[in-house]
Amino acid sequence: MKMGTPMKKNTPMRTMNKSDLKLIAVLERTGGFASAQELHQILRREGDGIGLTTVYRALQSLVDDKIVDLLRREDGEAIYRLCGDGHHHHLVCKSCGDTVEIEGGAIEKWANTMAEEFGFREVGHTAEIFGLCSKC
Amino acid sequence: MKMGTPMKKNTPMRTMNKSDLKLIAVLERTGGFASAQELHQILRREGDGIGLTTVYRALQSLVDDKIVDLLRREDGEAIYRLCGDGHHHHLVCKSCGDTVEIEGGAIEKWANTMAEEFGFREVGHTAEIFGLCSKC
DNA sequence: TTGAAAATGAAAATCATTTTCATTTTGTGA
DNA sequence: TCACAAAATGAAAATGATTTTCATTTTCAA
Repeated sequence: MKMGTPMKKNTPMRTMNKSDLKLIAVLERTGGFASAQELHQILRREGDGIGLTTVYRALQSLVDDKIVDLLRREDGEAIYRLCGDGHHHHLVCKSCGDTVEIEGGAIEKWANTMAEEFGFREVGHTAEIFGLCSKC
Repeated sequence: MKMGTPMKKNTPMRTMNKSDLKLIAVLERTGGFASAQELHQILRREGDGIGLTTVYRALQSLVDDKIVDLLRREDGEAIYRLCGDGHHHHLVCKSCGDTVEIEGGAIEKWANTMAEEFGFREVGHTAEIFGLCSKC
């Protein structure tokens, strides 16, 4: 979600706390998208007494630090997923929620071209495709 | 959330009522995206005593009838626009909020290609670019 | 050890959206 | 024109995710 910018190592990244790590662990284990409420339930079910507020806060900072992606279900609920290293996009099934990570080379070019044309700097972009997967 | 999937062209289209027409009129006039709340305010400001509930209901059926598109702001709020304005995308300034409508031919192709590759049907997509405009 | 800053969570507050339900409007057949 | 059922309407309550508040606990460096 960042592009024309050279990769910077100097960004002072907030230290991760226990809650952040717990959330990352769950996201790693489940591997897909999950809402804050779902993540909270999972942790609770596993005996962790973490509060919903803390889950929201942890997710927020993980998103800020670009460690997790945030997108939206069709009903507007926020769903989170661990970012891979590279910049990518998603193909999401409207029905079962199945997700495929895809490359978006064409998009990167498009975004850069358009941004340049209109004099925009420090541009990022979002692009998701949604539809019905072959199983649904 | 509903899903029956009426993929038929013979679906008799519900007759439009006054509220539907009012909403369409406002959307035509304003020409961009607007949330239900905003649309309601606009109508109110113009002296129309229409209720919020009715606005939501009208928008819902217009979306069902594919007369308006529904997408989501970054905060998850639903925003609506008339279909067939020609599908386009936006270049939004992070700082001042200025927006430019842009063409997205490349995106359409990309979305279709990817969808096909993974066997997705009935696909739609979202794509927005954001950055700092020349003034900011 | 100690005080300040960071983290935490319960409960209340927000806010968009949906549901309920009683009332009004509209359309149609007699 | 009348009567009546179906559709539309909107106020108010309900929902549900997310955020805020605020008092308490933890962490940690000096």
